[in-house]
Amino acid sequence: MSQPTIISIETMRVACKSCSLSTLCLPMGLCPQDVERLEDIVKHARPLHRGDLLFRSGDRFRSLYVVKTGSLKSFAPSPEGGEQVLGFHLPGEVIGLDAIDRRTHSCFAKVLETSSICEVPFQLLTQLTAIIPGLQHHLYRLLSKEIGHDTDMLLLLGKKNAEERLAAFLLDMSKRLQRRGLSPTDFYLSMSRHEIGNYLGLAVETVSRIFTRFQDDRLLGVERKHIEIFDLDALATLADGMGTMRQQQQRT
Amino acid sequence: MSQPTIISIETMRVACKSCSLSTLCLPMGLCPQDVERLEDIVKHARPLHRGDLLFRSGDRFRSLYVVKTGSLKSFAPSPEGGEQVLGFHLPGEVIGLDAIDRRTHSCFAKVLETSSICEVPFQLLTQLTAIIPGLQHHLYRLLSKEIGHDTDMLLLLGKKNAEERLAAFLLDMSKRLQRRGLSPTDFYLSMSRHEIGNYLGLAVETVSRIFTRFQDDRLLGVERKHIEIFDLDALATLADGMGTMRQQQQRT
DNA sequence: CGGGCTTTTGACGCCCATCAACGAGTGTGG
DNA sequence: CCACACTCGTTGATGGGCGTCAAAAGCCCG
Repeated sequence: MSQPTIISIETMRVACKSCSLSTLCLPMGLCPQDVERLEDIVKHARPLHRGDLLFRSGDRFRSLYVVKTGSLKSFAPSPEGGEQVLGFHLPGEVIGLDAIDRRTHSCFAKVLETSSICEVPFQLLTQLTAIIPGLQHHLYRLLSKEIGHDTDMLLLLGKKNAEERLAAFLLDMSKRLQRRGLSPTDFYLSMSRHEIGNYLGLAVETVSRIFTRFQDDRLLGVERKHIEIFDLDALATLADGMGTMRQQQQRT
Repeated sequence: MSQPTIISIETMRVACKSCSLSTLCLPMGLCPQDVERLEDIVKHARPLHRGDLLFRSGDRFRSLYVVKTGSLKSFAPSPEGGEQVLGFHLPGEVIGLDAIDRRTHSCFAKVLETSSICEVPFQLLTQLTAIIPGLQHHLYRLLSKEIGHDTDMLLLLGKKNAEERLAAFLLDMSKRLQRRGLSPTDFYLSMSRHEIGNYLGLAVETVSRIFTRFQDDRLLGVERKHIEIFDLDALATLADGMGTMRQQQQRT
């Protein structure tokens, strides 16, 4: 079996030691050796700063990006000139999967705070699937997982009210931060109320009001971007729409 | 290169002649020979009838499904007991991509009208990628395309009002039917108003009201499930949210 | 220190969900 | 073949949730 030539620069591998690829791939059954080979093809970008664009809608698709540190948001332009925030991306998460099909990015990725991001040339990655068993399937799962997340958002936007949306958002952030080894109940949000509202299909004012309502109900403490969750369970109950239920029948 | 054993039953291939796989794969750069090999692994199910479930949430994931004729809807259960319609699936389209990650279906697929559906065992499909060049990339694109579609829906649910949603829905159906060689302006919807509303995040009554509004505005003719579009352009303008605009500034 | 941005809070109004009622279409069994 | 029940689609009335407008205070950055 002929092995495709892979860009393999030792210095790059070393620089990449702390790269999130291992965080990303190890749990999925790849051995450390394979992760090393993955790291060989990763390009390292200089750190990006708040407001920088990782890519724009219309850019040719070449690479996937893995967040190493920091955070960013992706958003799509809407016909009227507005934008829809599609997601927030934390360390260990992959950006750009939606662009594979059209070979062109159809959304923007903007840096929310100083971040470092690994660039993974997609063509090289797919070539690697020939020599790393399981990588191909891992990529399928990565794409499929993204679909699953979008599905959750469709349910949120289609069926949940403002309170449930914000509760679900905070819970989601909590879980993702916990997976990164951070506190699930005490964290800083890198995005503005405006961006949260846009993401959740709500007005800024609504987001703000519900934050204070949650605070009044002793569910959490809020001070600007600093969030402290007092009652994860209650928040989960709210997020599932069982906030004011006794024995309620379904709503379609 | 050792070729994995493939279920290869000639009779199956013959029975599959009209299978939508070719519709699906040929445009993507696979040669007819390859499509034949694909068809070799396709299991044929008996025709399914209105109300039948192709799979349920919680079912183990084994296969993707390609709609051959007819149509179905997929929907996710919501915590409160309701459901969210995630999509409608027409001939040539693939179902089940969201289940690859968790190896378990997390949504239901219900048949809307008598339909025939090709079952494609996923493991065999991925094995075929070793011997059919381009198939692997085609699968990536398939998954990526699904993400792109979900993204469009997020924008719709997050930013558009009822009129814009229904206009966008009708346009989408129109385009997909046209791609299948059917009239883009004269067709039958296989789903109920209730299902349309659920899909679009609207109440049944709202859907109904907007149908009559469109009819009053001479945009289309509606008679139960039969739709005749008179003005595709106006509908597109509406769907893009430029319905009542002169020189309007963006809305975030 | 000044200007701009973010966040919060209040007042108001509209879009759309909800409730209710009715007609039409569909299927089923006697 | 018809009666009956049920679902589906439409229309009207009503109300509430949340968007919009407005303003003020806090925070950040040059």
